[in-house]
Amino acid sequence: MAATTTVSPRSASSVFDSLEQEAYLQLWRTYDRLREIDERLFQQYGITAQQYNALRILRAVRPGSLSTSALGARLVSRAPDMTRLLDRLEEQGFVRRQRSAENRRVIDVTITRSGLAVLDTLAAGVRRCGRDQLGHLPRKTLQALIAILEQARAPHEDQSTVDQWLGNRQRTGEGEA
Amino acid sequence: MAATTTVSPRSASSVFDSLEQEAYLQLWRTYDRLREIDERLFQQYGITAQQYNALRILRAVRPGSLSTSALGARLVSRAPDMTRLLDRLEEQGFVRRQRSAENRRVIDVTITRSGLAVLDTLAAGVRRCGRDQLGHLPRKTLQALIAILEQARAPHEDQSTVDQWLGNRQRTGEGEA
DNA sequence: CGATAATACCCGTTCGAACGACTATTGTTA
DNA sequence: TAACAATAGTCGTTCGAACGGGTATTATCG
Repeated sequence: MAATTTVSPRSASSVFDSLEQEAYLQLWRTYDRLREIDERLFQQYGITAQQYNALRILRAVRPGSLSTSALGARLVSRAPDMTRLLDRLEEQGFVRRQRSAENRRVIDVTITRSGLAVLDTLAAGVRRCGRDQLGHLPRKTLQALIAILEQARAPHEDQSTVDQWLGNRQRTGEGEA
Repeated sequence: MAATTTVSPRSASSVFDSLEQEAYLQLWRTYDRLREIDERLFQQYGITAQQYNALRILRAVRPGSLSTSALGARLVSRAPDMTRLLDRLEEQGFVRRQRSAENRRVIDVTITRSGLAVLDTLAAGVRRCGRDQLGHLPRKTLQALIAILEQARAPHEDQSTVDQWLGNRQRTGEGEA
């Protein structure tokens, strides 16, 4: 069967309604394929990619903490269920939650020693995942991809948080002024 | 607050472990943002994006049918639960299932008149979604994005099905020879 | 100061994703 | 042809995503 089907250099516009739709479906497909790879890694340690990212963000603000909602706003993808995501991380002992002193509505979340340890354990695997996923692309191509993706989602980012999720750069103080 | 934070042209490598990881996270983030848009549309009609795609694929082979697994293989993203995905579509009357005559293990899935109707109803919305999602990018950029994405996932596609999911081009016969 | 609104989080619930065990049917082989 | 393997799909179950309503706390405004 492999030989009979003429490959046809994709006569474009036959399958997709529009170029926009094709790009979106390609994006979806590609994400799905790459996701499979790192989920396999995280699964071995009982966490999800989203949870891993939460830990990564908490490590970046260490030894400070983030409120539940501030953490949620920095996650890669939407998470309408921060409470239970944190429940699971807390059960595993990777984070600690405690009610804020100044504003008792707020819950401050901190990464624990054990959370840092699991990040360390995962570090090598994560690097290897990156290579498995996209290591075959030259740097120029990766940079081009990143640039286009930023363009693509720019209009869909809430301007107030546009740089938030990339913005877990060390803020040494983090006093909420 | 918008004025105080110096935008900083992204000093690279500060936040991400590697360029590969950055590209992947950008991909994830972008997918998540775009997905939000068309899910809002599909939700109004009680279906998911995955279900919509199944219907689209079934329309393409109409009036023929596909086996459950053949349909699953053509979907945009993995679906380890074809049975129940089809359960839901069947409940809504969008597809019909019937056991194949030649091979009684196989279930043939066909789109119904009602399934075609819902695709027609959605057509305008889907086009609008495409524009909302990526209409702000010039064609050249979209094409570049598509090309890079194909490159990106090429090593992760099962070669036997690499063109499958794009391959719902009319196969007039579809006799299983 | 008291009423009202806004904020931050929690939780009940429903649905889909994912995994794996299971059944029925067909193919293979001695 | 009988035993065994491979295939196609179903189903139980667990977990996460998503939505919406509920509660506690703080802010606002007369």
